[in-house]
Amino acid sequence: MSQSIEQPADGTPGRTPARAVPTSADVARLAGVSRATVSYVLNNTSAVRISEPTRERVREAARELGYVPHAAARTLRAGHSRMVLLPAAHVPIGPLYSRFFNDLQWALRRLDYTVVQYGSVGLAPEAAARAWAELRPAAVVSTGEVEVTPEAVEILRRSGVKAVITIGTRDADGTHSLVLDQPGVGAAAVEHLIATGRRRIGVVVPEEPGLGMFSGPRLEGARRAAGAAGATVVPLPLAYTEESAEELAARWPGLALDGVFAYNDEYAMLLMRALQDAGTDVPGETAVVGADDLLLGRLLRPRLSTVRIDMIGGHELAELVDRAIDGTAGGATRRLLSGSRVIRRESS
Amino acid sequence: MSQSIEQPADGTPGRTPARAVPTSADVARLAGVSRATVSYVLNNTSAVRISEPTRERVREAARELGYVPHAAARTLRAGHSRMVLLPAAHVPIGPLYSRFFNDLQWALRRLDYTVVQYGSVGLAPEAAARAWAELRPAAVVSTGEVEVTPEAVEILRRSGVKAVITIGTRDADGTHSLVLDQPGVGAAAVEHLIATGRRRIGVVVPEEPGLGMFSGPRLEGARRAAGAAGATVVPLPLAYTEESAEELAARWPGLALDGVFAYNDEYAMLLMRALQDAGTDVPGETAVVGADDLLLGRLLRPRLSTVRIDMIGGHELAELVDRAIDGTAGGATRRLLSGSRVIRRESS
DNA sequence: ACGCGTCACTGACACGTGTCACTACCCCAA
DNA sequence: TTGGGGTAGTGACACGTGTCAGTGACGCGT
Repeated sequence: MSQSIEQPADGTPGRTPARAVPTSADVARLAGVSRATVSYVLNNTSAVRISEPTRERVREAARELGYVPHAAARTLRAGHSRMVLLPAAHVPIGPLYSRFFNDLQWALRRLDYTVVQYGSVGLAPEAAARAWAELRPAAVVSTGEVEVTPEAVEILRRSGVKAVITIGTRDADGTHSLVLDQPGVGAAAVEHLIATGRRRIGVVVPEEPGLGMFSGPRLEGARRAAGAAGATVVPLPLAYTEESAEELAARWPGLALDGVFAYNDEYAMLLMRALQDAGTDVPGETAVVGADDLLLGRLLRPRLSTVRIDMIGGHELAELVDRAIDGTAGGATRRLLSGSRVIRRESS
Repeated sequence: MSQSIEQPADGTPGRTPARAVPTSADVARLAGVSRATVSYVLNNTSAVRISEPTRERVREAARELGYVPHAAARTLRAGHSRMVLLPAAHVPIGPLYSRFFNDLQWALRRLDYTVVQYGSVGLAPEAAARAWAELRPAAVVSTGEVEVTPEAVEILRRSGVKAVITIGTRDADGTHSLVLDQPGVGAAAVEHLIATGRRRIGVVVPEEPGLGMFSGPRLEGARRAAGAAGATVVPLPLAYTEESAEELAARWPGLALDGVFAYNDEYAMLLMRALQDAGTDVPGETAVVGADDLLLGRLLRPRLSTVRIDMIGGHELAELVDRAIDGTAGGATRRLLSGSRVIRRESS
């Protein structure tokens, strides 16, 4: 039973079985050099001098065997990896995030890091942190899907993670925090509505789970902006379905709202269409403002006004990650990303 | 110089420095047992009997030290990982893929696999395969972003990857291929248009790079369906911008088309709006059909007809991955996923 | 003949884990 | 006392890599 070695029924005993994965030792044997030499050659180590003919022999042997280094062994030996862990979001992600992610990935690859998007759906913060820590990444960049508690940060730190970066609605202790100014988004929208003469303003709050992290602060910002101007804000729960939108539109006259900020261009489009079908004039009776500046928002009539949000660029973030890893970025950092501005089209 | 050990200037010499990452040896020391025992306890190995008090001591020690196992060391020792590699797409992806990805991830986690999304933007197939192989994953599930050549498969195989699964427009040699019937999508749309009396049919082909993999076969399917019925197909290049759509709409009358299949609901919406603005009646003069059945497609007037595509479920795929890894799924497999059906709304 | 320096390379260790073979101990029957 | 068998655990090896210290060969000046 114990000899269940995978041995292809190969009749030629002279040939190497070679079904095992080739290692640097195999390369060394084939090239007739030591394993150390192989390592030096394949890593282009500059401190050691190896003659050019030998280098070529080693490279040729590696090519012939189809040698691929073993990342785990490398990580083990080095004591750390060059992996940047990106806990994956499970919310449907828009083109904004998609572009951001690609830029980040590209820029980090340029800095010789490997980006790994790692799913940790529905785990507690500490459990998730432990799962991340097992991979001994050099850095963790959390985009706010899983909350990063101080305990989670401690777990990561103890496991050798050099940098923890969070992108979210508020800063997390002990990390480099990029705080998206979500209240600013709500405030910008409401201030715009007030500037165009609206006084009773609805704010759509998505019922979908996972969006609460964004919608809450946006509502709060809207409230503050309205309060400062003596206007009123009414929260409006809405699910991303036609039925929900119709239901809301049906009781619209009773709400007596002259403006609405809809969290998102998608929710805005959904609501605006439902309002029009129910006989409400946009923007005559009610002005509508979305967010994210989607192309599709310009296809409806009236064209949708929107709040454009300034996200940090992937390249910029990649540099922050790099500096945070080699320690030149200081301990914990907080940086506010604010730059929301309203793009007025026809719906407001 | 060589004693640059990271030593916090801690005045109390009795305490352990403990700045190093704790290993199972540390846990063993603290619990007063051997390292082997620690391994047995923490992995709940059933073949070895360890007394309950000892188990508890070990667990307590691990908790106190905040011990987290080192995945790389584990992988190295085991010779393989339980990692499923998912080369990341760089095209903006819709809610369909997003949902699929979450399901897959969830189901694989349930089977004790770790899903890792790994970016390999703009690499040659073999270079990408080598990069994947370094991680020694148990399986690679390619969603068609990077072409999987036979050479790439060979590289992966030699590095110990147990299963290679491709999801794309055509099957790749030596892999388990899930072939999405893209021609079927185009055919379904065109057959529907012909059934409603259209004869000269445009097919929108996105100019965005990275979509060619899908748009080509869809166009081909449209051609075949039209040819079978004696109708005509005209390819229409279109970029995802308002300008491009306006430009196309302006020369619409000259094209004399009475129907159009627009690759996608998004392109369909863009085009339909441009057509209406240019004075073309939809569906009176020209019928429009999209694909993917987006909610937003129902917001335009007329409501957008669309082709709904049956994607494989995440759970189902997870099971295939599992069987492919332990070899019970056979060698190479080809499976056609066909199930496109038209949902007729008002635009056709 | 000797010392010194450079060149080109190698031997050996460490990283953290899982697991197999083995042992020390105790109990009970012969 | 011996032998056998079960319990509770341990010692040691292997996995694949990077790197430090060391080693033999050779050239050169005295």
